[in-house]
Amino acid sequence: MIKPTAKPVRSLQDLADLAGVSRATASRALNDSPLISEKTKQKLRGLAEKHNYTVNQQARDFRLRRTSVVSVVFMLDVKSDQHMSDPFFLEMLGGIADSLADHDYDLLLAHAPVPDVLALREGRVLKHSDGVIFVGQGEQHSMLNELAGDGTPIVVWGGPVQDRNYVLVGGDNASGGYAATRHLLEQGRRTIAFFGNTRNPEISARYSGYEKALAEFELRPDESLKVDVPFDMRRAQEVAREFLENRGQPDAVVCASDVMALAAISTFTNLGFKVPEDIAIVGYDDIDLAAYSSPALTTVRQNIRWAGRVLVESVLGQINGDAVSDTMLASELIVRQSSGVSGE
Amino acid sequence: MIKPTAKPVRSLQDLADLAGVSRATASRALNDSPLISEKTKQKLRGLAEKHNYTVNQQARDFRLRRTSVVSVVFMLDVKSDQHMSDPFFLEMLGGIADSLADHDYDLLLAHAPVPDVLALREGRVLKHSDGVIFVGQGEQHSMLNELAGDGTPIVVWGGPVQDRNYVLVGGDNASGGYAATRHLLEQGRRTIAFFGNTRNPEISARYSGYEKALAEFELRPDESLKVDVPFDMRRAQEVAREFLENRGQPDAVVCASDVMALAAISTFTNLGFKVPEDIAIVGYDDIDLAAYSSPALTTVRQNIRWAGRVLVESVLGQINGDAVSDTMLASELIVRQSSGVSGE
DNA sequence: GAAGATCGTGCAATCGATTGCAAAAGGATC
DNA sequence: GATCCTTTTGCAATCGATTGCACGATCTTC
Repeated sequence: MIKPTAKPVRSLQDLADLAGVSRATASRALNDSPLISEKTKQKLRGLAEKHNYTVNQQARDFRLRRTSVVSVVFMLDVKSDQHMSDPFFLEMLGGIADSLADHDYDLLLAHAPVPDVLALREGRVLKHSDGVIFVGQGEQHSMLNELAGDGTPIVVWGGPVQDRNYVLVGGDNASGGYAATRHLLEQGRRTIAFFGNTRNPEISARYSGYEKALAEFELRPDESLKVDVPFDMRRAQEVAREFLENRGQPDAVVCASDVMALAAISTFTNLGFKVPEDIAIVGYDDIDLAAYSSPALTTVRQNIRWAGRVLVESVLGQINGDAVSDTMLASELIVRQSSGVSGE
Repeated sequence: MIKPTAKPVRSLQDLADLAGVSRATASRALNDSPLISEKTKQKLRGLAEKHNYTVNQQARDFRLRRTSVVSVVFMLDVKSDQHMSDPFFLEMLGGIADSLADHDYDLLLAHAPVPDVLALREGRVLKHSDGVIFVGQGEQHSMLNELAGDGTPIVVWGGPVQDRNYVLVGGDNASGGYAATRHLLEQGRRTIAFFGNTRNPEISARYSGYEKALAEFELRPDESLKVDVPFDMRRAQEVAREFLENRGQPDAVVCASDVMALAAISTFTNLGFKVPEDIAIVGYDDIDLAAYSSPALTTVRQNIRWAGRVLVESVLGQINGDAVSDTMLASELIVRQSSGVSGE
């Protein structure tokens, strides 16, 4: 038996012709429609397999008026116009990417236009995707609120804010800030600075935890110890240096991120202080580099990869029309070194 | 004059109706076709603007049989199944993302299936995109070769290999490895280890630079000083420790990445060695964290963001049918500390 | 004023799928 | 064998754009 010249099977029509059925039947068979007999399904599946045919997802999505794409937008620090460089982002991204892949969604990556996320309305990010995940709120909470009103499902990784009408997923920042501060207090530290921009809701929540811990030791927060340190390492160092040179010396610092903490450590060390003996530092995020730096950094861990999954479940839930609620993930203090005043 | 109830303008047809022309004319006008009179174009553009209409990119791409998407695939370390965690990736990704956005392409993110990139053939990555950028070759060079034969334009960030039929963009790894090693030699170091997996083409090229520098000082590479250290920080530390404990002590190490270098530094420090006094270390990549770590890391810089742009130009060039050639980007030694034997 | 050239526009097919509705095929019952 | 029910399949419209080809309008030119 001579094998007929194999005509490539490109479309459903080709496959249907081969099977001797109509396009409609072929479509239904491959989608496992109950309208189609088991026999026909078997046959079509077999042929599809044999000729290495898979539906054209693009045509399918077009017809179904969807994209099978979820955008991920990273919020950048307003002032720095810094390109995302915190390893925290990468880990989050990895979690999101894997999770989306599990659900057969594609990931479209973007970073937020620095001054105004509303500009996204005009762009690919919103138009080419079924939903959007924002990582961080930056200082643009109200604009996120507006975007949420547009109809595209969005979910935001961030901290608590008032009058919010988007779905929020975030770590338990208050507990994290509390645990970090409490840890330092228990080591005997009393002049504890806080590094981070509290206009950022996540950081603000951490700061409230910081205040709570201080209160338990009957200390009241000192405004001069609250320092608006940016996420960007270079500028974090500058601010840290300026702080130490001009505004007195704390015996400990709670930092809003590990990168910030590492910046602080190197600055302080360069200025001749010993870390942690003179100044103890606690970070936030537990990035790999922090774990293995020396001195190893005590920090607050959030399960970032899991967070990625939760974010994905949340957008996809919204896309499917489910009711979706906020999620708060636990955070956990990771103690990596003694921060005791006396040498341990 | 009463404004008529605004019927939303969703499709070209709607717009055409509004203008009193046909769909075809509307399409041509918006695409600035020479077939259409200036007057008509003006009118349609005006209406489009006024009614906030933009073409449905999805339908357009579908019709034009393209996707306006470029996939970016990160190669993972075979053994570690490590999720990308090197900040180097993030920077590269940022460069690629911005550059793609400039060209109105979307970025689909994926990581390579660990054992076998050929599996991508079946998946979204190849089917949903007009081209693919691979970051790193891992140990899968030959499979990349196969993929390149499939017709989808691909470009790879990596190092030189023989019998290559894909477009390659990469740093000048040989020079980088040479400069790093030479620097150590000039500081008086003589027992210089090399950390990195030389089955990776980039690292292999760096190693050849290392050999060249040694040769100039009439040293010959000692196999026992060539250590297969993974990119993953945790495991890098284990390997570094094992090396130092069992295989003698070098007075310097050339590392294949900054993360590896930082891992080495912390390991060595923990083991009681002084860096750089006892063991000097040079990294590769110049990630932010390396610049600001203490001791600040001497390293080899590649202009990653620019690399991102070059990669993008390269795929897009191929997509447009241009002839595209390989590119090698300069690398530059960044000296951040004295690595002199004497305390300098 | 008619023939011919030029310019602008519209008709309709096409990309590859999904799906409501109608029609055909197959079975059961009397 | 006719009738009625299921079960299975096919027809044709649809999603929103692009584009080859043909047609109608306008302008020259004799």
